[in-house]
Amino acid sequence: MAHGVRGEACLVGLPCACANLRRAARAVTQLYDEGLRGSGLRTTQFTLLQVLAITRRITQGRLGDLLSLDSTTLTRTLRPLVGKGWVRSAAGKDRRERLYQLTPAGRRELERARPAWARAQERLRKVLGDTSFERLQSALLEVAEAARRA
Amino acid sequence: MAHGVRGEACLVGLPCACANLRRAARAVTQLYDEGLRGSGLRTTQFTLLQVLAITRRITQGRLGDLLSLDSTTLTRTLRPLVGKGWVRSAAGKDRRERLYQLTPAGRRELERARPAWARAQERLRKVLGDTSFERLQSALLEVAEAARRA
DNA sequence: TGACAAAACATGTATATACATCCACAGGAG
DNA sequence: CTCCTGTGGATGTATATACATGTTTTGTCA
Repeated sequence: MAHGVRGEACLVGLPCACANLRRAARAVTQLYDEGLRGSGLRTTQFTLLQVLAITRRITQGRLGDLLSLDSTTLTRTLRPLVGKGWVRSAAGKDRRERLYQLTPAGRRELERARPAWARAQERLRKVLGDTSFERLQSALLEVAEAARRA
Repeated sequence: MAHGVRGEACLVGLPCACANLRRAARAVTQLYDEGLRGSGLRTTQFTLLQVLAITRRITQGRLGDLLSLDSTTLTRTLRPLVGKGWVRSAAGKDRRERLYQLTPAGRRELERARPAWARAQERLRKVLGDTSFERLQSALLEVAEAARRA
């Protein structure tokens, strides 16, 4: 197994907050991706469906804003979801804009994958403990806001 | 400017910890990359040099472990650094292993870029406040460890 | 109204990253 | 020593992501 990076080696705190953040994101992404494997969705796709389920109808630019994701990146990450019929895209009244919303099929797909996602999240929460988990969630929101203010 | 994702829109907490982590990582990476721009290094490269400066001499696999990075990814991310003469790679006594270490030129390059990195980190720390910043650092270490235990 | 600056997205390109698979070497069982 | 298994890394391939630039549309100002 070249993969999984599940070595027993103890981690060390790195001096760079960005490096620590990216490392944690890689480690956690692998956990969730492993959980979602078999659901046919990868974490990024699940996230998009989940956010679209919340926002109902949203422009590409605003969606990028919500996710701190370059809006042009969404052009390509949303394309396969549209292709699968999970997301509908339409031109806005402002015809430069592109509006996205979840289709019923997309909602079903999201619900189908949700248990696997919930199990992965539960695994992480169990290991961290409820308190740390909740603190992490708010700390991550705080730092995402801080980074764009900085 | 399509870029920078610096919209004024307020962020919202997402239900998925992985999504929150990845969003924070994108936002913070942009902050550091912007700071490092002009230094000729991107955050990932800076991180590699910084870690190699700490570890002195390390196998590819162990380096991947430290960074929760698939070791085969390092084959390609380290290649340009070797090409520039900043990192030396050599076969280990166990001839399957590849050992990496910083060269003097690599150390100079690291030192040249360090002020820009420090300014970016200082910007983030200022906005977050010292306490939040330190808590974030340890929370990130904790979660990276948790994810690989989970 | 007509020209122009700015906004929203599409496209080209480069990097970051993971996983499947392959090859070379190491270490143990016989 | 020879075979087998397992480990470390290289390569092929696919996705995630950002930025530069191009294109279309909007809104404004003369």
